[in-house]
Amino acid sequence: MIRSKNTKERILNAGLKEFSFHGYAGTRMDKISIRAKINKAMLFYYFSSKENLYHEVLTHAVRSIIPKIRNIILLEQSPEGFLEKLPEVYIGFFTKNQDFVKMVAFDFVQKTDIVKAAFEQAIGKEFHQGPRLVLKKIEKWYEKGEISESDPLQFMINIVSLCLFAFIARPILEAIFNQKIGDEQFIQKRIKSVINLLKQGMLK
Amino acid sequence: MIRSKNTKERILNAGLKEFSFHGYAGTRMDKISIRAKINKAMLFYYFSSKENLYHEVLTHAVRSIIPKIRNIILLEQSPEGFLEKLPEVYIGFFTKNQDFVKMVAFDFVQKTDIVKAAFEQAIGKEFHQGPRLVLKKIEKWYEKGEISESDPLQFMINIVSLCLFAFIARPILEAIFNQKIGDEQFIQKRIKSVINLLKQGMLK
Amino acid sequence: MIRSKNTKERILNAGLKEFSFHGYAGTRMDKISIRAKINKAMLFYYFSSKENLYHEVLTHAVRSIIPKIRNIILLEQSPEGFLEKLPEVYIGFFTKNQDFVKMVAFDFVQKTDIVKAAFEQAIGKEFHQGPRLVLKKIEKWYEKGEISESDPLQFMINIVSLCLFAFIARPILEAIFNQKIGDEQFIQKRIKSVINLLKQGMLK
Amino acid sequence: MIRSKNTKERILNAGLKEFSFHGYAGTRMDKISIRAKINKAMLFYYFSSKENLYHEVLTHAVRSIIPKIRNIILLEQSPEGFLEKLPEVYIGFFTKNQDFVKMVAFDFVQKTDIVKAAFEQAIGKEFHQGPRLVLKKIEKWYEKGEISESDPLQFMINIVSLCLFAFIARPILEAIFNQKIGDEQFIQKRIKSVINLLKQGMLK
DNA sequence: GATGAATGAGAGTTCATTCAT
DNA sequence: TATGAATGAACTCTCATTCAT
Repeated sequence: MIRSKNTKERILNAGLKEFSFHGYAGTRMDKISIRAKINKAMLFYYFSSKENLYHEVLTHAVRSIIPKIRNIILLEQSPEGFLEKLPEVYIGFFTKNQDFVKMVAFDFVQKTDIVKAAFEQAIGKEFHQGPRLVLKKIEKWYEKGEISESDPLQFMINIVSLCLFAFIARPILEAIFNQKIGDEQFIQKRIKSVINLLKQGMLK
Repeated sequence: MIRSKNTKERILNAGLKEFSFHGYAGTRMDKISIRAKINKAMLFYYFSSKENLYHEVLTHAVRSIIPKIRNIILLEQSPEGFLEKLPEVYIGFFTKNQDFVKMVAFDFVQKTDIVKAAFEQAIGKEFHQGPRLVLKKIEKWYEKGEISESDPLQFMINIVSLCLFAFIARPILEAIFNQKIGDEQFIQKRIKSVINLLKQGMLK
Repeated sequence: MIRSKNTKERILNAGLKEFSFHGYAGTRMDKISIRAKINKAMLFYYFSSKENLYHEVLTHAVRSIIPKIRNIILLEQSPEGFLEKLPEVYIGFFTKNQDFVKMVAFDFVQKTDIVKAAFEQAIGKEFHQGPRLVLKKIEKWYEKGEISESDPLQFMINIVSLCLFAFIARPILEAIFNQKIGDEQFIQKRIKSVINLLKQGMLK
Repeated sequence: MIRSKNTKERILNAGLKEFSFHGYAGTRMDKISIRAKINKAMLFYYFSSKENLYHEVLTHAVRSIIPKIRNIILLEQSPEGFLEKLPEVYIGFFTKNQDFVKMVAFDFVQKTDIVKAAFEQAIGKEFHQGPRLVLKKIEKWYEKGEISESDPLQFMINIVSLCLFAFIARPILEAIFNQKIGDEQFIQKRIKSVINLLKQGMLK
């Protein structure tokens, strides 16, 4: 019993690593089983197919993440608090879950439907309601004259872009600018820079 | 002669499409040949291997792009002009070359070395010098008190993030916010939003 | 367990047959798998590549043969005994292992290094020492005035030529002289003829 | 005109080299055309197929060889002269036409019918009559008490084996005995050794 | 639950051969 | 004659998946 739980967990972890490194198509079931130190047939015993394993890895990861983010997004009522807290939480989370970010970032581009389904399944109705609520909240901030960005979608994209991009594009940025990205020092700088830019740039 | 030039070009175009849609591992030589309407063996006749074809597709694409961007980055002397022109050029370019962006964005994450090599090969010494010069220029702006961001790397990452992210993450954003991204209207809004944010947020 | 051992053995046998009939380049993995009555993929499961399978078939065959020959060559102390026993053993062996002989004979001509490596690996140090010891022994026989051939290398080549050639060139000889070669009767005649020729021609 | 003759000749020469190095299956039309410094399509223009080119290369080679050997075999009337002259001519010839020997030796083992056909076509009726006449001649020598070998086939095989084997098996012998084979010195030694062995061993 | 062996459907690649010029 | 481009069949090898134990 315990052992099997262990096995399943090990597969999910190994799957996350492999899928995030090589994408769906580039991932080999063989490699996953080796990384998980179990027999390849067990992958199919537990997850029945590559596609399904992928799906479950995704769902598993999404499920462990969503709650941490949801609260800040939904509960925070002032734009100032929103712009101050979100970058810290986002960036902190992304740097601690690079595998997950890579995997999602990756496959959202080509396997949109699967990733979307994973999100929907993992967070249920909120998948549709959450964003809508946030957008509405932002809209109200604009109506009240608290922020300068009139389009709530642009408002959100601005935030997410600044928080996420550097950690997805890390290798390319490191290559181009010839500097290390991802160490503690960089992360602190990044958080500060993003908060400054957002607050100075979008608050009234 | 004419025929052959056509063929090679057709392969490169088909390759760009396929690689950008499915990534390296997910791309099938078969599909490329079908898209290019040529015999599969021709792929190997001209490019000798999948890996090499990939490399050449990348180099080909990079080579056609770089010059267009270089000038703005290197020539613009005032931070205001920089922050006004760059987003327009970047976003305009990215939306017109989504395949290329997808392909590069994609593989920079896992095939960093190959992509890096393609860039280096395509733009030569400037690959290293260009970024350095830009960073120095930004540093001087800060020293002169013209901008509020003290770290030139963060300065650049902020710009690139805001311009690029939405177009890489387009499917995920469309799914989450349930809105179309990429049409002319969105693009114009995006450009405005980014310029506003950058100018208001980083100029003094 | 039993099943697998069987399979590997079957592949090696089928490989020996095919390689000896068609040479390395002319052999098809498909045919080997059919002959071995297993799925083609198993060839790669067990041997990972055609080249490696070839190598292992060779090594396997060499390993099973060497010990039988070594003793006679090294232990026999009188030239008379040497020339009497060697042909019988050699010819007897070659006729019973025509596949092996063909394969080795064949590829020693063009794939020398691989065959050489197989021998070296199969018989270890003796690959170098064995021949040297034999040549020295022959040299002493000449010094003692027991044989008429002064060059030990020619001495050995004479023996090997007479024993081996007919069985390598069997098809050509059958075609030219329009006679069957290889049946029991022929073999007995051949052994006698060779022994006679060698003893009468090289003993003093 | 002249040029075409040149081309055809060049193809035949290149073919001989390639076929003798790699065997029929291992030979690439591409490589032949490169070696001959002509366009690959010309191979088919002149010889219509690989098999046919192979056939013609063989015939061409056989045709240039046969006459030189025929005379000695058929004309020599005394066994002593026979055993003295044959090795010299044979070995001399084989060392000067190693490519041909390799090619024939090679493919006689697996492509017997093709090689046989080439011989028959090249030397016509003599292909069957020649050997018969020789065997009869040898039989008579035995009846007259001039030689000790009663079986004429063994008699011939003994000769051919001693003359040919070393040059076919050259790489294997060089590997095993760690000595160079094929230089002028070796050849002279070989001829002497063979003549001695044959005369001492088969003459009465 | 767990394992090693087995399978079948492709994947990339090669190669003799043909076509258009 | 001569060439570079094109073709289709075949080949080696891979990989998700299943079977037997």
